[in-house]
Amino acid sequence: MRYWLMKSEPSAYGIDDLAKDKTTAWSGVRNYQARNFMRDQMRVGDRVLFYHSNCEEPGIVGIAEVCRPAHPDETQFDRKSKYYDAASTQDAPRWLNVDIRFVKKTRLISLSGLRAHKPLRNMRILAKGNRLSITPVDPAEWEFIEALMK
DNA sequence: GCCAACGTTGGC
DNA sequence: GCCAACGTTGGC
Repeated sequence: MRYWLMKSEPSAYGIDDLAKDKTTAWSGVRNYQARNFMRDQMRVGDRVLFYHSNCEEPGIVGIAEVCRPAHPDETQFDRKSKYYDAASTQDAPRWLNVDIRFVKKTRLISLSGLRAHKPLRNMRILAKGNRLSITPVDPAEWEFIEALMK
């Protein structure tokens, strides 16, 4: 089992949306590195830190888990979607997504809060210039963050 | 709203 | 294959 951090803008889809929906397709990812993580490494049961980005209080706000393996992202074929990709075909879909399931909301662990802890200093989310919306989390980092949530 | 960092595109 | 231009991300 692996651990991940997934970013979302709460104005677009936040932890409360996931709590209401219970599960959601993580569609709309249009970055090859993030796609490859979903395609090649994410498995059902993997645990996910749900992170709010580009908002007043950026940080981790909950836990989710992968509940469906990578499959073709439906939005790439939808002409009305802002994620429509005319270059992608049904035979060779360019974009994939996993689905995730809500586990729980947690207290906010803010970006500055994460930065305050030495054991987390190598987290990808803290690296300068990081923009990747899906990043791996070390088991030791996961355990440390879980302890912070209590 | 600003802007640094990054990924993608496309002319050559 | 290089790289300038452009668009996006996301913290502040």
